[in-house]
Amino acid sequence: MVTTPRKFSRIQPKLRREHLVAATLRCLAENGHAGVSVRKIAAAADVSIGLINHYYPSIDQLISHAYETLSGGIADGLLQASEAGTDPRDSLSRFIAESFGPAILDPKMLGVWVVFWSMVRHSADMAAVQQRTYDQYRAALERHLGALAEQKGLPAMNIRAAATALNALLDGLWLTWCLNPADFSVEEGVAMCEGWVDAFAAGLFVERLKA
Amino acid sequence: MVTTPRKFSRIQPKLRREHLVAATLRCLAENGHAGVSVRKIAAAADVSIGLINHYYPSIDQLISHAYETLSGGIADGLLQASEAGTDPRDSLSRFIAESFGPAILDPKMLGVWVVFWSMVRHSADMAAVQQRTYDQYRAALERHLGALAEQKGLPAMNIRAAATALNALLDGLWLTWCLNPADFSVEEGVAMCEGWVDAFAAGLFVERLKA
DNA sequence: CAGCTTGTTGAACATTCGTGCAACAGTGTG
DNA sequence: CACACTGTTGCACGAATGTTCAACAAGCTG
Repeated sequence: MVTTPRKFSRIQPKLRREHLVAATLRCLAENGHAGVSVRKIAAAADVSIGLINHYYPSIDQLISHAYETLSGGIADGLLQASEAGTDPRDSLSRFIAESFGPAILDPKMLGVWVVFWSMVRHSADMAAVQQRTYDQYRAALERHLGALAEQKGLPAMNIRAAATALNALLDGLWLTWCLNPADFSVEEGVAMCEGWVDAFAAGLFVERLKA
Repeated sequence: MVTTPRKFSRIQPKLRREHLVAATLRCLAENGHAGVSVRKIAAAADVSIGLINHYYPSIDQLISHAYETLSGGIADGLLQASEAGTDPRDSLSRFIAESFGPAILDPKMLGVWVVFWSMVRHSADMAAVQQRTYDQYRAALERHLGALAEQKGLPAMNIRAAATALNALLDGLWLTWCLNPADFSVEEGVAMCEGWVDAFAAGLFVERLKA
């Protein structure tokens, strides 16, 4: 491969950071864990090796920043979509539908998340991001499920646990699908989640998940 | 760390392979992705660097073998546990309880699986193992769910999809818990899954998951 | 004891990695 | 035109990687 000479181009630090993060996500999606490399990311961003270390003292901080950006974007999309619902049940349907959207349900994304998860245990930064965004997801689900429970006149129960379960179902289906997209269709996946919400609304989980 | 001189010891190839696989799993659990290293695994197995390449032409094949061993062991445990059930509902409860056992629900195991998943996309061997063991899990769930549906006199439905959903719920809870063990207790996790089976037995998913 | 087989060793090699650093390019100001 | 400032470059370094290979250790057979 012939490396065409790069043109010198200077942009604002803020834009450069976004640029580097975007290149990082592309690189991770393409190369998985092998994409965690200053040189590969520099090539993907069409930028010199040294520039990355100029903006990020260590590569872990770049990955961490990319994690925060991706998580934030997904969280925004999910919250925004569900907030547009006309009632609690509709909001949950929108949350589910958005979760199975093409931006999230992409086999290449698994390689990205796998890198993130592998760093959560050893990096306090990554753990903090993970905690924050997960709490965000679940709080949203908890809110909608709580409203739905009230609307249906369900007795008091552990809504938090219910939100955890629905989130786990979504994550589990996502993971399963990424590992083998031919396993089930998007419509089936949505149906499984909608069925869970139906059961919740019917009070089927009241007994097992007591407050 | 002072490396004490190693004693020369020769064992049968079969035993040596098991030994190396065990050391590999220990190494991955301890070091995550950084544990994918001939030198680290050799140290963990108290064995020379060259011996590993003697048994496994490339390190990927060692990891693949370790994957197969771990998956097989877990599958055996789950199938054996659920097979001991007195009726379909009991079998499912045993399957669930076993899934939340200490051997599976271990935060360190996340680091191991993360390595495996990261290789599934690029290695045909890994993909084959993934496919085979996943089909095994789901077939077992499908069998028990089918028997339960018949027992309850449920109308015809997509049992395969139901098994996929329950499996996803189990996987999702496992993943969530590994990323943050303080998030919910084992008892809560079991209750979420039992609640799902309750809803299934009550026919709540019949409408959404048609045959 | 020699000879052969089986299992094991660690040095060597070419790559790749993250990071530090001094030099460089272009823009704006005087 | 000179100077300073900001953003960028890529070489250099030491450390770590996977794999190869000729030599070695011990047990078995004759």
